Amino acid sequence: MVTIYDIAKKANVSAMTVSRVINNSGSISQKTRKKVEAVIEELGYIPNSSARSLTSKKSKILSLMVTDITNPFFTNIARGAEDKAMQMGYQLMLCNSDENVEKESKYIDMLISTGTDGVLAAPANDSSKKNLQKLAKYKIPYVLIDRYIEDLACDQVLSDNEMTTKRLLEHLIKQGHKKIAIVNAPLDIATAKERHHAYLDTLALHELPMNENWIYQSHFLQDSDISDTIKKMLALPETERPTAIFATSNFIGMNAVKYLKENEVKVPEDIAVVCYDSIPNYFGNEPFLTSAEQPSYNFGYFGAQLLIERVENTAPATPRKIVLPSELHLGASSLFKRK
Amino acid sequence: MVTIYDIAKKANVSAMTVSRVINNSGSISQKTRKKVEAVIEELGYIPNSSARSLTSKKSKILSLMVTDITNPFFTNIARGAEDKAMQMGYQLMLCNSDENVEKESKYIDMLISTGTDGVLAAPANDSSKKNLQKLAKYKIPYVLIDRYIEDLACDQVLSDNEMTTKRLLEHLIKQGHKKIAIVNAPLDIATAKERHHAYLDTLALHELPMNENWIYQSHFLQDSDISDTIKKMLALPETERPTAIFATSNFIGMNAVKYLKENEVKVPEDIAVVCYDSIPNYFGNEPFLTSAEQPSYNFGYFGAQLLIERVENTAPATPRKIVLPSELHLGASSLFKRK
DNA sequence: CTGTTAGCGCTTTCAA
DNA sequence: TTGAAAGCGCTAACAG
Repeated sequence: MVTIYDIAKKANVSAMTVSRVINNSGSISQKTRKKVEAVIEELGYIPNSSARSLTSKKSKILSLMVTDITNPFFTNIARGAEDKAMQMGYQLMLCNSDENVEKESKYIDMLISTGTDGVLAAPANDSSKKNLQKLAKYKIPYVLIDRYIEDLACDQVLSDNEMTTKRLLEHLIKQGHKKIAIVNAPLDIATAKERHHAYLDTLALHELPMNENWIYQSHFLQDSDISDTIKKMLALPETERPTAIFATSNFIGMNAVKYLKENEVKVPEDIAVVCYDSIPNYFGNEPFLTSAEQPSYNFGYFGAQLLIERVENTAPATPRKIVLPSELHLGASSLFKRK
Repeated sequence: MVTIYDIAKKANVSAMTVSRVINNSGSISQKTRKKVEAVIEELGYIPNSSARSLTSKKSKILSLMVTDITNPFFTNIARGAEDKAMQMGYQLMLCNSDENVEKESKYIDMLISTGTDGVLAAPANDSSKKNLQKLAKYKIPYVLIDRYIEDLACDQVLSDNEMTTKRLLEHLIKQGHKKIAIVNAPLDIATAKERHHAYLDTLALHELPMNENWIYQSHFLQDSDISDTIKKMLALPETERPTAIFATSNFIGMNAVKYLKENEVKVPEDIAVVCYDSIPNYFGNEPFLTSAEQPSYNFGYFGAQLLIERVENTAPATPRKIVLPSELHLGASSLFKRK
């Protein structure tokens, strides 16, 4: 392994001079710099990050904590974060919490151990607060993406849950729906809570009936098995049965369609479905499921940007908050006018 | 920051004893161990990985090099690799090469700098050889996934390109196709080359005609724009026009279907399409596109397993090779018998 | 079973 | 503009 001492010896300078050249710090004569750079090139020197971190307390490593990278929403976030990180000379560590605060906690310790410079985190739920506070205790900056947590003074990149929910529901209302159900995740997840409240607010705004039998809880993981939910919904008396479902996530929406079909319920004729978030539309044709597409790549890209500014101390002291709008894509799953 | 010296002082032992407790190395009396562990717990000690790496030359970091994490094939690999890594106490660094050897090279240097313990790599193409040899020069083990490279003595987890290609083509042949085109990626990528040869071999085996106008080259990235390819194909005289397309990747297959439809060609009536690799089937219904589903998660999971064995020196000296079979999913895109 | 010493490769601090 | 010394937190090697 080539060290700065090897370079120093060959270039007839001190190790310190080599360090200055590498880091572009202090002042160096043009001649010395050229000489050192030539030797670095010649010997193919690659700096040792561990040694560097040990003294400088900087690792040039950013970390991304998501609940599951296989959710396309998070996949795109990862890509956006990685692009920005690479562009700014950082590497990206990947962590999957599986919506599990304990697993998340274990990761946080590993990240602290590794000396990550900052963390881009979509926390599992409100109990993740202690994990984030642990980061703060170690003076490691973090940026919340997708899910905020109360009373944490940090930068955030969030979805416009209120507006997007409202638009999805008003689309259903325009189609003539009056009995609208919501299938959501646990309310200790910020996005679930906000979408829940926006659901209630929008129904109230339009003076539509509410019914606790129309409020269902599943979760945000891929295998959100909502067959029981659907069964319960179908078991309601005709007059009480919802004519539309608002799914608060892509997987919930897809599973709703899947289980409705399995139960021989026609979508959208019998029950319409809309969902928050989308899946990539690889085929380029009109997708079936009406959804609100989030600019997921930018959650990662902007998030990494904010984080790096925090890490490099070029950010204002006050926390910043970016709210990203979604784009509605109407599909057959909700395009059926009710009289 | 709490160090082993803080622990040592408080527990009235030497730093070395603390180190031994933490690493479960050497022998320690039950009493000392308990005492030290209590203090570690009390002070909330988290080891400093940089310091550890600097002396031990081990970072407990594995790296994953893929061409693009947003390709579902690689997303699942990442999940599999991360699961295994976490399970064995390693963290995972993510790198997207975008099929670009230069970008890959830049990453390799960063990984060497960070002191990664090993790399799970889907190399960009045959020219990636020099990048991998650089890793070898630094004694960093690597495992090739998905794409092998000649004359590199290393563990590999590969797809059964020959068999899978043969099965896809024989399915088309059974449907009565005699003029089968291939849309592939550059042949300096191992998977492309193997699928190319398997294509020729299978046609020969069945004594079917070959035609250089049926061999097209695109690439494996998501935006494989094959509209020109499709136009060229459609411009062939009726008698020479292929009746089926073998797409060598998921994105090529999807884009083929997309552009055929845009050109008002009926799939499968006018031209049938099958593809190697698949996309996740979230809706649970029969997918349209006939595809060969690879066990992508296991590419990552097994790959990480082999890599860790290599890193921890518990692997046999001779390179190991795992070949994973694919599963055919027949869809409407090829289910039309030709007379 | 436990401790001492030295040093990993680099940067910070101070001095020249 | 350059260099010397010290030390980051930990573990390998040796000693007892």
